[in-house]
Amino acid sequence: MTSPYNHKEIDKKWQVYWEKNKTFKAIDFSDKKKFYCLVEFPYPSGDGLHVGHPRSYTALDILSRKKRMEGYNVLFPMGFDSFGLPSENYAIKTGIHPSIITQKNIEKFTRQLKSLGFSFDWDRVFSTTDPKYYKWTQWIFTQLFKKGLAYKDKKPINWCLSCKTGLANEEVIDGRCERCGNDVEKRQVEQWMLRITKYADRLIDDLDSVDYLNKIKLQQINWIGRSEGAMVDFKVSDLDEKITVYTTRPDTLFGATYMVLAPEHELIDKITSQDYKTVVENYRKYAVKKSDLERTELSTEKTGVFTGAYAENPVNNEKIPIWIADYVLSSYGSGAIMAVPAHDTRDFEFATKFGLTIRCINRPDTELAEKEGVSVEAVLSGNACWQLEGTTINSSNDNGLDINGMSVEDAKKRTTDWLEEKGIGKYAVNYKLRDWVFSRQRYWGEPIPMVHCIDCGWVTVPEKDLPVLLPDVEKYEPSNTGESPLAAVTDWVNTICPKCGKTAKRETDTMPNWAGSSWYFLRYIDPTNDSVLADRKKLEYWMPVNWYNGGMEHTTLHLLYSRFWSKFLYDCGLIPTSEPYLKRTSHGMVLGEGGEKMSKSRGNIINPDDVVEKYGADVFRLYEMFIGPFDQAASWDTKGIVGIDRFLKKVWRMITNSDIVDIEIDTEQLRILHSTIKKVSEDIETLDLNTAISQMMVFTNEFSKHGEIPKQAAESFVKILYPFAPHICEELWEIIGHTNTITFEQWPTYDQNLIVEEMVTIAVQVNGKLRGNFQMEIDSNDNEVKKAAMEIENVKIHIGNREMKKIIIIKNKLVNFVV
RNA sequence: GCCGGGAUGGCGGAACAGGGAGACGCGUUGGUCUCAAAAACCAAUGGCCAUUUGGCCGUGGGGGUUCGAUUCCCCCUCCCGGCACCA
Repeated sequence: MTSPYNHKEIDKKWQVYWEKNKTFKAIDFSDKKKFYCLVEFPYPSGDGLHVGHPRSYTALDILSRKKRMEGYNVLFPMGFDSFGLPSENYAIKTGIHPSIITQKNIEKFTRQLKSLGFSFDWDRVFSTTDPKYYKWTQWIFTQLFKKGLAYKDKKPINWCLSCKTGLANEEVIDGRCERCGNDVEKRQVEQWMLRITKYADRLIDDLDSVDYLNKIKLQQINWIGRSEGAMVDFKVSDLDEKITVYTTRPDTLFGATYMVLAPEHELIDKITSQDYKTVVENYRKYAVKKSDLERTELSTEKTGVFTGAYAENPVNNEKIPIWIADYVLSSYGSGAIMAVPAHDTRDFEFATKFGLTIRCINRPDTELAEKEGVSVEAVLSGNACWQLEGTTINSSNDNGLDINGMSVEDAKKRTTDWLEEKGIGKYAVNYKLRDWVFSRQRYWGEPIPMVHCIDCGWVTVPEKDLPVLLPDVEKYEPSNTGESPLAAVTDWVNTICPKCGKTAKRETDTMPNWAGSSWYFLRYIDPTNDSVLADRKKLEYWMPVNWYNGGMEHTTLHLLYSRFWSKFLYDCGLIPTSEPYLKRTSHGMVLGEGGEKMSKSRGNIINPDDVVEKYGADVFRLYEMFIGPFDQAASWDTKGIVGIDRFLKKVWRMITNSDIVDIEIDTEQLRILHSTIKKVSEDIETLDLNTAISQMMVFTNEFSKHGEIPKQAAESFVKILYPFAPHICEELWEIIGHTNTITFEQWPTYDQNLIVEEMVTIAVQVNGKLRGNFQMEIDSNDNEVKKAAMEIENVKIHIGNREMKKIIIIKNKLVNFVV
């Protein structure tokens, strides 16, 4: 009898062993095949590690450990994404410098991560707040600027009227400031923008070359939102102005009975007639308070006002009224639309409310309309809206355009051609994706390395002067003018122009949190390099990332931004691959007990430290993997952990209390051993880790019964459990009599022939209902199976003397008599 | 609202490619061991009826395709993630 499983001692022992021996060091240029395994690095919040973090880390740690056993040179790094709002807000509250808080939090995270035994190569760790790292974040920005991909533009920010500061979206609750409860409105501010839209097509097309979960690809594609249509110019009546609209339905131009401009549209002041100035102005004040989300909410009633101005429909010169309404967004297309109420539900709703003309120009396809439950008559008379396929009607002019009778597709094409011939419009591709607002009027971010000189304009800080260090400030709040706190540090702001040497001013905006995380995976490859962002040869060895896992909540923005930066750096010849990640998966969130999000206010936070203290790192890891399907949300269940705790104790007893004997294994045990190796091997590759664990439970239930265990089975089992529960397995490996770590032992293989059973149970149905079953040798022929099935008493009863219509036989599985 | 995902026993979940629904774990009940308890082990465990051998119902709700649907199609409800300054 050996001593019971003491997790505290064992965890400590092996964590010290791994650290001392640098067991998980990734070797640059090793002859082994490389495998770059990446998890999203955490934001080191003051709350410490959340139980959600280890879900991702454990899963890819399991993968990493398996890959090492399969002979790969694995790079599995960790770092910290440490710029961001919470540290800054904490600093505002307490006056403690964010770098001090950040340092403390990183130490806590590091201790917690180490206590879970992840096989990270800790020699490569860094934080985005390290000046040696953000030097290169800034440098990348200067390259973007030089290539014309960074520019300044006026963009709205949330502005709290009473705090006189800019606010993040999440600090605006129901249109009010989170801190003081007063009104928030939009305010236009000059900001740095990155031209991500230039890469829109490549960001869609290159998805074909990578292995992402399909839902992730779909999110990316839908976010970019590519559409084809036309830009069309409408002349403003009695003024020398034109309004350009983007439409995906140029075929419906004859049905355009009014226009709508976004309340922010630049032409509004010019075109609004005297009588309408006041209403328009009031409406603009009202709209500025709403978020885009509220504005496009279909369920809320449409609002808007008439400007008093008219435009001319270019296809029939009809005078149509120009309105402004907040359901049109300034950020999409040209910020103005032609409204076709008969064929767009939003326009239909608006026109109905304000009594505007509705003219049907597309007769619905009869069959389709019936299926959709829409009356063709109603559409034709302007009492219903039709957006689908149909035949164009009422659509010709005496200027060479006649699209009557055409399908939607043909009519689009013909109209676009006509517009181009006449020079009043052109074919256009449009994206929902907008350029990236890259400025923050905040303190705790990378300073944007730009200098403004009256003579030279915007000039980049030269490489030799990077990084532009974040200076100390007295107050962390944004200034009352809306500038960042850096604006108050006058001796920092005042500098000389790097180009002409005259006095100049530094940019005081900082970068968003997304900046540092857009290229961190490149830096792990060469984390201390001071002369380039990472050595080209090393990048060639390690890139691309073989497998990247992170939260579902990051699959649009972060993923898109980092793909964009990769493509840019690739175009600059700095990195060898234009797609950074070969494979991307996402894990679901870990919710509190009862399925609610874990939060301080709900008081349902589970601290990983407590679990590790009570049960040990291996139980914690295993439980997180057993909790449910990896890609779906799962709720924590304190009771569920005991099952895993029992399982590991059982494994411990199975190995330490049984006689480990060098004997032949019987067929049934061989079958279980080999199907376990197979299932675990395959499930790790698909991250179905919950089912891998249940199969190992099946194994343990069988092999712990006998008091002795064949050595071959014991060793294989310890090896396949090792990636999941590395501490206990290292210890058991030692107890079995080995002196080396399991880390580089060979991953067990299985023999399919040993898994197949000789006898199979065949189900018998009559008319699809189960009526019995019987045992039969595998691969028996259909006639024998049929005969045996008919012998069953209960089957005979249900067939009775009814006529046999059909017999369906699924090999080794089922017989169905249809009578 | 738009985009993406999800719903299976008392609970977490499993089910390869349309073929026996409920693997594995928790919980519950009964038993073994013990002075007792804990631990461990054994057995039972979707619901209702018949209490044997069996029958009916059952994968969020409603329809459909099929010999056969948790799985495919249409409609609906609810829940979760994202919506561009949270990370």
